[in-house]
Amino acid sequence: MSVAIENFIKAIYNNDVHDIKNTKPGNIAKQLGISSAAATDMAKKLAAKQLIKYQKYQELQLTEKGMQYALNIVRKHRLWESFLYKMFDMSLHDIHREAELLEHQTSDFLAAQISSYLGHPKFDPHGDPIPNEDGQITTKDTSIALAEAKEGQNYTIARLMSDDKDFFDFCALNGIKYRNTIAVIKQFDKNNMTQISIGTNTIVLNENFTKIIYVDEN
Amino acid sequence: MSVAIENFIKAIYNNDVHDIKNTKPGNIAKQLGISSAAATDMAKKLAAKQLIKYQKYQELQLTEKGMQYALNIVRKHRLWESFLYKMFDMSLHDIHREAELLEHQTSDFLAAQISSYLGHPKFDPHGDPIPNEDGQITTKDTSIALAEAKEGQNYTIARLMSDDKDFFDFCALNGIKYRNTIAVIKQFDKNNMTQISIGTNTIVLNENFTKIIYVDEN
DNA sequence: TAAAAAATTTAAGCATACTTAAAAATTAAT
DNA sequence: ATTAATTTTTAAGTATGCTTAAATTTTTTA
Repeated sequence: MSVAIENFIKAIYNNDVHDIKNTKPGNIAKQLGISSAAATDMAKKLAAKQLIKYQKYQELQLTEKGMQYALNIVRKHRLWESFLYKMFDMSLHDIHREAELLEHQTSDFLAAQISSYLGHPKFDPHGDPIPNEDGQITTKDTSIALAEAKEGQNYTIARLMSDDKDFFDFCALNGIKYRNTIAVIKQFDKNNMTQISIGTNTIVLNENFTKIIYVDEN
Repeated sequence: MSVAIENFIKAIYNNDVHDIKNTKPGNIAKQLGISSAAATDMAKKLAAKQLIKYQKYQELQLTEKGMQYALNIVRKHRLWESFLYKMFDMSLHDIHREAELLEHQTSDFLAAQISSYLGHPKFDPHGDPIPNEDGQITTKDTSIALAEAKEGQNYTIARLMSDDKDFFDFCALNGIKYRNTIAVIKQFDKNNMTQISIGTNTIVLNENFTKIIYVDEN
């Protein structure tokens, strides 16, 4: 399994799991920084390997086999993020960038060592679930997007669903961090904005942020 | 810099530094598990990039630029070995195998974090020197091959110059470990064998081992 | 030192993973 | 419901890093 294939499968997985769910070659291509033609090519190859289902002009779908591969890579990615975050002075963006590279060169054996050292964590520092060795995921169905939160309620940050450095910088600066507590002051539904307070700070977030910050009710 | 190029340069470096010093394409090819033809091809490419000097039928030589690249990769390799050995329950062979992969996907930034965490070690668990960020190496000219050691003298293991699992297994089983103390009982010069004692044990080693185990006089 | 053996190089070819450009199909808009 | 715009696919081509086989050069040895 080449790095190109691993990244391709992971991209399908991430699109599938996240809200958007556009897994056509063009969208995958955009995310991987390759041409649509290259993505179509790859889709055919992966279909031949039984990793995805491919029909012309349709969405790409992981097979059960493809899903297991994807979960294995995602597991390594999130274990590395958890490990680097714990060991070193690195930001959420830093750990993501390094994990993107290391994940492809990590044996199952090493992944098991890292997982064991960390006490087999179920979530990474973004709040994303870490699949176990069998590809099983602990889901927290209770988490909701901040955009859907109730006014006057306290919440705990459950997930920061992004890879974007600016977003992480903003979060770090404002105390928006996995497991921190916030209070929802007001929902400006017409403008898709949400006012929250963290400690002594009050912040108004737009929908770019409130849709990727997930929270649990306290 | 591709993985193929990094491994090629590293192979030249290792041959150059170690005793053998055969850096012709065929020998590099054998070590990398590729054909001689592929190695000749690669040699031409690296010469065009000014990383090595190449003349038909001659030994390959790293340029100053090539040497810096090699030292950077060797640094990452040995930092990973040191780090994995400290953090996890892994043998010398295990850490080598994992480091061979991770070294190519490690940013200078991450290498600096690992080095800092370890207190900027100068030697890895094999006793091999770890180049610093500028490619500088702390050499210990005092170390000698066990084959050259004096009878009746105590020594400290300074270096285990090998990548071989069987060798490492043997060492682990017999307490031959970086920084451990041994006593040289007898040199059987005619047969190129050396008898040593470690703790309560006595072992006779042949030249396959006594030439790659380096020691410092106590 | 001349023939035999071994190693290196050249040449031709292949798989992977991309590219651009044109053709075909789908989706959106009027 | 057509037309226009967008997207996807096909086709042709490229760079990398390999392969095998044959030609060439070096090294060994007798």
